[in-house]
Amino acid sequence: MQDYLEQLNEAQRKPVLKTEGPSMIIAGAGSGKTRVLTYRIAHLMQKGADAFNILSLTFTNKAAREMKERIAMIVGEAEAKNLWMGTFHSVFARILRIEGERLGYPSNFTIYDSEDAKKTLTNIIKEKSLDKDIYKVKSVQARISSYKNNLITPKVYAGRAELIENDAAARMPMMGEIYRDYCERCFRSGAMDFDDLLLKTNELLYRFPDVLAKYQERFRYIMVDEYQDTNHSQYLIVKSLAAKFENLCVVGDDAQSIYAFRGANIRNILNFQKDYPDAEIFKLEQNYRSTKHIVQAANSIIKKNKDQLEKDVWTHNDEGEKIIVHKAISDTDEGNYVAQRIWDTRMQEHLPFDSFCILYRTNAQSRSFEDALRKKNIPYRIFGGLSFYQRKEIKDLMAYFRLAINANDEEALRRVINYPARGIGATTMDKMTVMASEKGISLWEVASTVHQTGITLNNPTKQRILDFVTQIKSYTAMLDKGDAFDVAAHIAKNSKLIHTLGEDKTPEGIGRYENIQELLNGIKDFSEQQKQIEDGDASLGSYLQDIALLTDSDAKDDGEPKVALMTIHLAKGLEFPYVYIVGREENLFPSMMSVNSRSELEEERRLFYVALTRAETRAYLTYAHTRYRWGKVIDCEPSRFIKDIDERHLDIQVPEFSPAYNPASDELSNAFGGGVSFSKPRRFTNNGGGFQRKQEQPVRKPNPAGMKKVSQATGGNSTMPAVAAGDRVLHDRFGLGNVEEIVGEGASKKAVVMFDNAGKKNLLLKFAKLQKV
DNA sequence: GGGTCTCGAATTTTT
DNA sequence: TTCGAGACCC
Repeated sequence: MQDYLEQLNEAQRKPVLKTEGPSMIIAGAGSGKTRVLTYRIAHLMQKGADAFNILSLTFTNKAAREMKERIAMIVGEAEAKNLWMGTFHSVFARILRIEGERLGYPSNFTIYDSEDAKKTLTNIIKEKSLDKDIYKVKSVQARISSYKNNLITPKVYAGRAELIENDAAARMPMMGEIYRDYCERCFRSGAMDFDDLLLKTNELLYRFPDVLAKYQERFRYIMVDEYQDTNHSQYLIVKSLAAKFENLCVVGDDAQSIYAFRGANIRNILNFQKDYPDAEIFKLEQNYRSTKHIVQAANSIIKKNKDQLEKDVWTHNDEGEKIIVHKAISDTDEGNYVAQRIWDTRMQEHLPFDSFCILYRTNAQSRSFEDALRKKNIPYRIFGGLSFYQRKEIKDLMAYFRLAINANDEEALRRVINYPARGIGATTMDKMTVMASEKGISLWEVASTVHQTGITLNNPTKQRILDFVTQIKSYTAMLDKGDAFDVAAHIAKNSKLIHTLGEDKTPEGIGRYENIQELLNGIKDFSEQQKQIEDGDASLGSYLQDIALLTDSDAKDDGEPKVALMTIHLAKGLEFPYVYIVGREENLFPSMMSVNSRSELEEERRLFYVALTRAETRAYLTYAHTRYRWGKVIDCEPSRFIKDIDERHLDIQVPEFSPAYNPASDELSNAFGGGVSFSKPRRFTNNGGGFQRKQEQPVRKPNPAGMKKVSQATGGNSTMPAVAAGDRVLHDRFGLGNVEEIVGEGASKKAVVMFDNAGKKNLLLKFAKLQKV
């Protein structure tokens, strides 16, 4: 029991033993951060701290769950279960259910996911007859989110000229009004969106000193994981809760901050010492996860960033193999390469499939890998994307549940008031919406009083609305009489939803039907489980609260090892022996949206750092020469980040068939030459050259890359020669030619050259060794 | 009021 | 390519 301290190294042990006062742990990737956190909590409890007094905030539900399990192994389940451990959102949702009445919210408030929020905003924008091309829902939503995360309420907004000007400059002068309406609408619906869970917590703690005092007293020890990803709102909550005892321990790694785009503020971690001058800073720098090549390569990437805390991550692990950099012909080819490598490695090393992970920047990239893995019968699992609970049929049924619990929930009502169809259409809804706004009441209140409100609807319509109201009320009445499963099963049947879905015999329809069954099975499990727990709550309301903040890896896993596919963001905190980081191309990684500012570029670089440090044994970087995007083939350049890695750690593979491959020349610049090997595409299609097997050539797409539209032929160094249209130039492979024109800007500046013997070529100036003659 | 069809637009990351 | 919104027809 006591020997847990023995399992820590010196650097890890110190922060575990320092239980009082503020401390910050800067934990490099793979340095055993989770171990420190769990042992620290266990240690606190062994020293006599009550589990009720310990608050531990994590970034994902999964992290919380795992940590709790590990603590339970040390201190026992009974003790561990009393810990306050979870994500910011889940912990404060729990508190808001208890205290929210003070702010005018019912304890059964709905949590709007971002789809609900988006729909609400779409409605508002439509009702205001605003141009939806200017008021894009996504960006309106992002703006509102950023206001909320910075504690700018509609009222504050109205008094801040610079914000108003800023929105006006973005051609959205109505932002303030939309924001205000949106908040009112959510409030009337008894709903909070994700950001509200934090904002309202702040409001609660600020406006009610007794509430603040109560929770300050309760949370004597506070720990925050992934502190670098906290936003301002979260920062303030932590600060106020910790203000009394200051037993605050934050853990993070500024190098792994990858959520600035949604409001995370690196300064929270960079300024910790300013906030808590007495704070002790600990650094965990020994990496236990990866080989020397991987650790050092990762260090060489992150070194290029300016904003960072000083640290030196090192490892005792083996040197390992160099990181393989592979250039593929196309995205299809990239998929085949990775699938083939996984297959071969698995055979040679006798590894299970879950030793492998494919990491990409955007979800859309998963496709070519799915195709390739499927062709080889390699089992895989995609993480992220549309979660089970976001599927339409699931949300539809859940909307009935939501209404039964909180009938004011507007989005739920809109979703199902006419599904299955019961003759309440758009016109009726428009009239009801207007009425709701005029009277400042919820849609539900309008619906349940259609006879009194003088709304201009004909009687059959009114009756249909009232029938619906009665139906929902009957569900509400059931809530206390049965467990979650009883009620859910009744609703599914009574609402005719199951019946409607059951009629659809298409494969998709059957899938939807099965999903509903699966949801019901899940609810059944939940009910049973809750009944076994002492003071468990098996009601439907309890179920909804339980899953409202679930997203990720919850769903069924049959336990069979599978290759994991996910975005780099999702991979944070995970590790795999073999990691394939794919799509390393300009405009994809770094993302096109990020190349314009240094801070965004640095975030992309940190993202790359995160990706690479997931790897334990081996890492692969791949990029494609051409790729399908926007429905057509585009040419790609390798990512600038590859060049950031210290060359010593790289094994750059140039396809064997390359006619221009010259081992004596500079490998790196050759590999980045953007097309040496492709300048004579016929060679590739004619003989295949042992690069990939014939049958693995792209099939899906009409114009497999490398066939026709190859254009850039280059080689050589990366200094940009100063040439202009009309110049006579010499190229080391194509000989003499005339520059016809210069196109593009910056790194993608190209010269169109008519060579005397080789014909017309587009050359990237960055790489082409063009000499003026 | 409801369903189907066509057309056009959009592709960064998510608790 | 895929998705969503709007138009059109019943």
